[in-house]
Amino acid sequence: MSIYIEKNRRTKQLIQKSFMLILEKKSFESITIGDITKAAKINRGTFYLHFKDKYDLLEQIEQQLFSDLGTHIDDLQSQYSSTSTFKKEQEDLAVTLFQFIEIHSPMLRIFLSDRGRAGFHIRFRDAFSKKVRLNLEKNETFNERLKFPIEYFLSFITSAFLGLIEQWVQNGLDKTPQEMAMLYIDIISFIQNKE
Amino acid sequence: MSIYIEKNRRTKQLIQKSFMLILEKKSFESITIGDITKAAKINRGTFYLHFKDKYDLLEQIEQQLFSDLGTHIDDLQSQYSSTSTFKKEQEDLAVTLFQFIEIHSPMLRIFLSDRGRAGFHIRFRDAFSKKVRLNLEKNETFNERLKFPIEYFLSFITSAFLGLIEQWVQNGLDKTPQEMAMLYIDIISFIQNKE
DNA sequence: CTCAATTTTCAACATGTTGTTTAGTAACAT
DNA sequence: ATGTTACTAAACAACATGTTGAAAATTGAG
Repeated sequence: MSIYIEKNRRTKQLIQKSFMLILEKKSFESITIGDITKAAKINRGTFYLHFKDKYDLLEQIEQQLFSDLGTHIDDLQSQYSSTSTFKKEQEDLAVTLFQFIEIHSPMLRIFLSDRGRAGFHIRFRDAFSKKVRLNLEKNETFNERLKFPIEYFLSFITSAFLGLIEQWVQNGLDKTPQEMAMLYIDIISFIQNKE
Repeated sequence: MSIYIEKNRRTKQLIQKSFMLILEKKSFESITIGDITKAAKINRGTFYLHFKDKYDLLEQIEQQLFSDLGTHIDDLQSQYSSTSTFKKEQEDLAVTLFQFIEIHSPMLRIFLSDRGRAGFHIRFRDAFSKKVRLNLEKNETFNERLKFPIEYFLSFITSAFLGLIEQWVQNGLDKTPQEMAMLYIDIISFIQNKE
């Protein structure tokens, strides 16, 4: 019985492992069940014993990841004392998050870089980022003051914008463009002014 | 001859229009060429006279959108004088961007909300956002000081993080988690301290 | 160890989608 | 009229999907 579960899990993990390997070379959408089972050297039908479909497989892998992230943040928050400052907590959170990313980078590298399709947000960022870069690089003093690579600055700014955009659209455009721009400025100074 | 080109364009636009309509109800991946041509009341073969495949169709629509965004930003930048301040330019850019979003919101609502799949970044943000929210809401003074809806703050912060994460991973983890956390703080104060 | 029950694997099937191709039609230009 | 262009209709092979019934492997009970 124990070996059954072992075998069961082993096959399931084999499928997940093979899937992740293929995902390094092909986009998610272009991967077929056949690709996965061929790589795992099992019958295609066996796949359906473990997963509903390709999307279920991805979902299960992602959920393990998210659950792991939740644990990391919970651990951090349990250490907070009443004397912790906002800024310190922000920094700790940042460290925790980036540490988590580092640990899971093999998997995240694949998920975050899948340009197969669906990567609309990536292409949107690229298009927007290119424009902002041109604007910034004309500014002489800008590059001198910069303590960090410009691509990080661009990723930060364009993603933050995209986040606000997504929320705005999701809220059914509950604000005017001017209000949104003000919101953007306010959030920046809010973050900065917290001591 | 002129009417021929009319016919051609009309069919192509009809396909694009039908596609966008279907996209409001079904996810991109689940839409078949047959769905589109059936809705457009044209032969399936005709689709292939205008587009290579489903992805080509999406790409062409997106490219029109991005090209339009580029024009908007170009227009703005041509108005900059040597006396413009960084902060003013930032604000103008924000206004221009959000105005653009407003104009194209019907299309963007669909693109940005397609959870069909590929929406990994969305699910990642949700998972991370949930944790940050819990942490923030424990802070009494936080909610009082807030001039804007918390969901916007969360979208901003989590997206900005995600942007840095994507860049970091893309750069092959060229920094330590601590450096990344510092980078995050530095960018915030850099933006804020620009006058 | 043996064997029946259970679990896992597999080959084959029906179904549906894709992209291509062929032949034919209709509208227009020269 | 003749040729060109844009589309239609139907058929095609190639391939992917999810299911099923039979076979094989693994297990615990006797």
